[in-house]
Amino acid sequence: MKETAPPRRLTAKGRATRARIVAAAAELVFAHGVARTGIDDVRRAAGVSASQLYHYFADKDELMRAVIAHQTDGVLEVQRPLLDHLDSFDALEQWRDVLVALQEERHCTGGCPIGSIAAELADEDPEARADLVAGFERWEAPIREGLARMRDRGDLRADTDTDALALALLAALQGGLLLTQTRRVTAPLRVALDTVLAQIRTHAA
Amino acid sequence: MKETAPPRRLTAKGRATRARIVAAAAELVFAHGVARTGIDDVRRAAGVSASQLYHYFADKDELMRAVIAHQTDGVLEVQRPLLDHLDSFDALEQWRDVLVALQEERHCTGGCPIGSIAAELADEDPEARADLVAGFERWEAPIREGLARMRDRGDLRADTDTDALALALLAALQGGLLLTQTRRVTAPLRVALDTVLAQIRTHAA
DNA sequence: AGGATTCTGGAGTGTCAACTCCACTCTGCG
DNA sequence: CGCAGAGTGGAGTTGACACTCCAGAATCCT
Repeated sequence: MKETAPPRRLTAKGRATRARIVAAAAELVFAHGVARTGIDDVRRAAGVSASQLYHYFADKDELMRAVIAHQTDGVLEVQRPLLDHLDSFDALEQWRDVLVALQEERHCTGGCPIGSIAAELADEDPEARADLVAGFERWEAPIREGLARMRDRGDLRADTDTDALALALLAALQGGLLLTQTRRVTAPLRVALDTVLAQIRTHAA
Repeated sequence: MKETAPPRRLTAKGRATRARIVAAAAELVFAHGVARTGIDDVRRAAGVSASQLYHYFADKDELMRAVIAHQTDGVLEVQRPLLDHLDSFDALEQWRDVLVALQEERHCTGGCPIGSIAAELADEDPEARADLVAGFERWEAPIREGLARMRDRGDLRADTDTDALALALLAALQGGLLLTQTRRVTAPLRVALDTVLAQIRTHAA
């Protein structure tokens, strides 16, 4: 539980190795959770030795924080450019379809790359929690802004609380993913998102 | 990872000890998660010796399944009798208030007693997953039935998909709890629930 | 009562995970 | 070219954790 990483000086090779470690760790954490992912598993998967791992990260907590950042980037990357243009009913539906299709592909295993870490670490590691809050915010922002644009443009009534709807959409997504992961069926995710989308529609001008 | 527990014969004292172990384990798991809860912690908290623990449970997995059942009972108990009469807008709002107040009390720490276990075990232990599915179902059923009664009674239009709304409500609850736990603010839970409640209202006859 | 069974205490055992150490090799740069 | 610092390999240490064992006490049942 080191404070913050001293901004180390890294060569190109060093950056590559570090990235390889984080990517391997992220994948394992997504599949098995933080606690069940051993340093040694990461080590093997990344093809590095133990000393290298501790050369780049003070301890497991610090590595996990790097994983959170990596997964946040990943989530945003996958959903981009969709996420940047969530400003029409069409776009919102397309986004929903992509999310559902993604879970379908992975046979409903693995919940949200950020959400499942949040469930595990939010109450345990204050620094991780801060990073998770930041991660969710980076995710929520484009949704919020898309809805705001719809309102400003006149697609939604002027008195629409777009911030609330954006938050509700993110919550529906998280809850839907959890139930989908548990039940191994995409219906919960689809229904949860559809319900909030329907609610957004009731604010159409 | 034993199959199913052989239905052991227990005396009154045995049942009490077993219950004490499960209760202690449930509390620790709720606070720290499955992986971070050691058998020894449970042992100490329950005031029993190691051999007793393994006298009642084949292994940790089996204990965790008992915890899932215990938490399901607990969740239903806390929300009863509210949960059995979720058949009016008033009751739904009261229920929402209780849920929000509960998170407020615990300062937004600890997500859902079932949901957080689900996030950790759904992909890891098939038997636990089955129990979690059953637990969520026991939770969803009264919600579903309450909404169905509202429709049958004519409070909601006849073409209302009450099953979908019930599922959406549960998803909103789960997602709202996760975001509330992460952000340490009750707003996400409240907003998520309110949004689905508003959507239910649009189906008022 | 008394024999079978359940219940309990506590000292072990083996394994595995996180983390350390040190010696060696590469790389950037003046 | 040379050296300081970055990068690497792998054996080793420490502790925690799940689980076992066995002997003795309490309890049940006929």
